[in-house]
Amino acid sequence: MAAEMSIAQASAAAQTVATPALPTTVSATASGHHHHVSVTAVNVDEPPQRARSAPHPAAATSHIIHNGTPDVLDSSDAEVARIDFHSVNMRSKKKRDDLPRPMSWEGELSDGERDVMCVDEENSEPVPENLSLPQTKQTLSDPKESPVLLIKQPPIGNYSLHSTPSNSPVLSQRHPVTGVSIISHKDLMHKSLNGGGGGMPPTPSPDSAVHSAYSVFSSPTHSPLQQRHLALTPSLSRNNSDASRSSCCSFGSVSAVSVSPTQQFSPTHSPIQGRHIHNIHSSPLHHNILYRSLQEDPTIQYSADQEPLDEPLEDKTGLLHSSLPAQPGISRQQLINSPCPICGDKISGFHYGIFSCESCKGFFKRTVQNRKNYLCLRGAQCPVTVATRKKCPACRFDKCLQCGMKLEAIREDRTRGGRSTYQCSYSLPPSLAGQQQLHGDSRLTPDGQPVIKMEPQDGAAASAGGSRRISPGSKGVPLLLQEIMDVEHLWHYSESELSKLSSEGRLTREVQPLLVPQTPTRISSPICAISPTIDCTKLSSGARVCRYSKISRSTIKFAC
DNA sequence: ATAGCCTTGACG
DNA sequence: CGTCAAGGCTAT
Ligand SMILES: [Zn+2]
Ligand SMILES: [Zn+2]
Repeated sequence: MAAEMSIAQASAAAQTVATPALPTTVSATASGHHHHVSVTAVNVDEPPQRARSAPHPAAATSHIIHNGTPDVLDSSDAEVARIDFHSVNMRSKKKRDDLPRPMSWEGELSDGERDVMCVDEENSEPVPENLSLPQTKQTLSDPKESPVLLIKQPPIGNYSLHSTPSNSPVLSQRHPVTGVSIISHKDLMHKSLNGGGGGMPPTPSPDSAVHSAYSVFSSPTHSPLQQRHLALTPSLSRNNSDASRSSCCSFGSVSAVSVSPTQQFSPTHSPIQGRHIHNIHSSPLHHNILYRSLQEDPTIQYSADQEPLDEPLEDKTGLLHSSLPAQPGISRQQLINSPCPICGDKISGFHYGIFSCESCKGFFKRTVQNRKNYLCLRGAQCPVTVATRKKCPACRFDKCLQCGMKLEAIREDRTRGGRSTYQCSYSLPPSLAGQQQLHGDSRLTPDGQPVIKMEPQDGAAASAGGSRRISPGSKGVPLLLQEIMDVEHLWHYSESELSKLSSEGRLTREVQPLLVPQTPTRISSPICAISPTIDCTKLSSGARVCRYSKISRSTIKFAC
């Protein structure tokens, strides 16, 4: 099986991953164009004092898996306002250099009940010919458990693993020429193979597969990029509305995210900002602000007065949603008392941009830090509840993003404490927008101030969890992103399969160019459809792909 | 891998 | 010193 994923499988995978044809949902984001947005207060000229942590590279994702989740809980749909934080952080890890600490937690895998397949991505050619779905995987006829495909990349921030101690992990990982990260971590590899995804899961029919992005072993042929591969999955979801409903946050049409990609961060240049430096320019938008506003600032629209109520919010479906702290009339306390928008568990606080439970916080962190890339092989509509959240990490992660967790909130350097600096803004759902009467945009900063113009979303934002629910083809979807989306699923095909598709005219015009072997060239500008905060590569075709996107031969992989 | 609990550390 | 969010640790 391994050798060739059956077409059926491939197809199935493709569906989960990206179904171009499907109309639905999913979608997209990023764009090629970036608009700068002006942001409210954040400046990055200098990092304000604390070095704000740089967002994790993996943050660039363009993950688009979508889950649908029907029944069960989630529901939050609707009208939730979204908080958007943009990262502006460039925290360089400074202090950590001295202490290389082993990542203990990377530990092995566990096995678990979920069957997962592990694919070693790097092997060279990335997923060359046969996709790499691991052998075990088999048909999905009746996937009962969670079908997940995990692609794992080297974790970030693993100082101990690298050669260059002093450099930031990120930098050290880059390929000298391409700028692509190249380090292979044996450890990780093993893990991913063995445990990590359970490479071969003890259980035979894994509905899920794990992809390891690492490459350790193998492949000599090509430089392994390590990226996080986020799968773009268009979901088969039913209809948009449905889809949106299932996800906690439905901001579908709204352009929620914002972004300000600022150029400031050049990937190349490492900003070493001490955390101790105080720079006032940048005003750190910290969550505190948000809180403040919610809790203390009476002027804010969120009614602080209601706090005393402590009543959880419930939406129509009977579920509560807490992804947005800012609904009118909603107090922070109420939000906290609401169920985790992702799984329904108890909210433990504000994590990575939203109020979520401890487990989802940890899950999101692990996923991003360890660069795991999960792919749902079952339609990306798995329900995510307290009871089922372990079943399909792909759908869970997708939900995290949908609900507003920000990849940028994950610190690349893993520095602890302090305050995060990613920019954040509120984005109220359309339905609430009117009420809030804020800007046409309906976006607010954490302080409740209207966000200053953000244009169409930028990839980063979008992919970062923002609004990824634009339908493919919709106007708001940036071309590049769209291209990526269109192509992403192709990495599941072998070259021969691709050529067949191509000959059959099944590939869109946009996609084809990307299938041509190209040598990515690194561009210094961090402007990327996926994330403005990271390095990008410019394809000979002119398309830009973040360094987490990988194009190899005729396959394209996203490894964000 | 998960998730609960602990430690950090900027802010106030 | 308290708060809070981000990372670390570790028993399952
Ligand atoms: Zn949760
Ligand atoms: Zn799933």
